Amino acid sequence: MSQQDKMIEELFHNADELTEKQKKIVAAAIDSFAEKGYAATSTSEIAKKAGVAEGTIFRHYKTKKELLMAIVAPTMAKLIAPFVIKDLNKVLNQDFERLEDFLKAFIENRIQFLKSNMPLFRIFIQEIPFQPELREQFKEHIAQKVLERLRQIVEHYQAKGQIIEMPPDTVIRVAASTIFGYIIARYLLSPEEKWDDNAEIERTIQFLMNGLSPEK
Amino acid sequence: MSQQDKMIEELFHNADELTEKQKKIVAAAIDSFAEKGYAATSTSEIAKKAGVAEGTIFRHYKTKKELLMAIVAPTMAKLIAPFVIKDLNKVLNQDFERLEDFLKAFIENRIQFLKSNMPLFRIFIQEIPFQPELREQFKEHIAQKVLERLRQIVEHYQAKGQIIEMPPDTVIRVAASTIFGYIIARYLLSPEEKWDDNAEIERTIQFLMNGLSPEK
DNA sequence: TTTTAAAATGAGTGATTACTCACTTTTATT
DNA sequence: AATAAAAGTGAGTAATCACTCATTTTAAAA
Repeated sequence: MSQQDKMIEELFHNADELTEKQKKIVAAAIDSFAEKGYAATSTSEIAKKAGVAEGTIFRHYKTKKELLMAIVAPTMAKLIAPFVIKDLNKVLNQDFERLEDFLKAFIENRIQFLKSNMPLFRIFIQEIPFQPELREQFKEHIAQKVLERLRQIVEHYQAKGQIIEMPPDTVIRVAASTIFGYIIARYLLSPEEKWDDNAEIERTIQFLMNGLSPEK
Repeated sequence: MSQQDKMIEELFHNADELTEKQKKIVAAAIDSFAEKGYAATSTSEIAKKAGVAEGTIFRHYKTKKELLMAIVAPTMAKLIAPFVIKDLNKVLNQDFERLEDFLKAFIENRIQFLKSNMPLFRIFIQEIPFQPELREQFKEHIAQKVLERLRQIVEHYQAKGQIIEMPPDTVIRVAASTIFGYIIARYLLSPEEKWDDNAEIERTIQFLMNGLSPEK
């Protein structure tokens, strides 16, 4: 079983309940959706790649869209998982006195996750403009829970004088842009280029720290 | 008339050679492609929306993909137009002594352009992962000409001590992330939200300046 | 007014689409 | 071993797809 297959299995926590053929269908769908897009991928193509009959797909997923949702929804949940832990502020107080330490730990953790789930991340950002249901789920979870958490974190470090006085939403926006900008450039735009990842992450954090630290 | 304006007018010029029906086809296609995506839009739908027969589309565009390219290619050219002007460094020396002034003028100019062409920008970023021909064109023009220009600009301001010593490509990446991050958040993710655009652009530039300025 | 070429049409093409269903095979329960 | 339920199958379906082409309409030159 490949690393990717393991990852996929881990991601779908109810993977035990999936049959062998179902796992193959999911893997094939992820592959094709990421490569050609959801709309341009046919169910016959997925069936062929998975080595199953086309009818088998519709035994487990009523529609093609239901298959998409079954794939993307758990990924979204995992992506935002670190924000949903209960006592985030306690963790912050104990382990991350300095903003830089928090940023470093956080960025490296999330990059590691996305690196292992790049096809799923790709599908997610590609399909979110076209799937109202997906957008609904995203807004409900991200906008309400994650943004709220992030605001707390920003205000936490602002109170400690480590982040410039600026509306928390703006701080979140520029920080998120910088981080996702790195991930997208590194793994989607120019994955074939030579990257000194450690140095590049270091510089990205340096830029973020400079940009966010109060002026002297 | 500036060199830039000339460039833009030149790109608009062939619009006169389009038939009335052809213009309606292009408008309908932009509308549908932006809303549902290229693959999920049928030619019959475009014809219906444009009020023409389906055959009329194929009289002017051999294939559906050719219609897409005819729409997106000029947009790409217009987007990068400011970078292609010949004596950019002269302009810089004369008008933009300070990086902040350059950033402000540049960002506001490009935001204005994208604001007026949001559906086209949307189609562009949505389809570039799936259209090798589009990606080819993009890389050929952006990677070679625009990146080269941007490196010159970065090095120009680094030599003047206004940008931190850092690989130019990294500077370009974090700056582009910040700027596109604002545009995407403002016009694609949350266009319905209340935005104090002037203040938000001001803060974005402030963050950029802080992040890029040499440490003291 | 006549001529001519480009523009526009829409019924028709074979291929492909998402999905169904009667049926067979596998697995679990007794 | 018998039975039932679940999993898997693949030929078949109507609808839709991108695209063609013989024909008609439009418009400008001669």
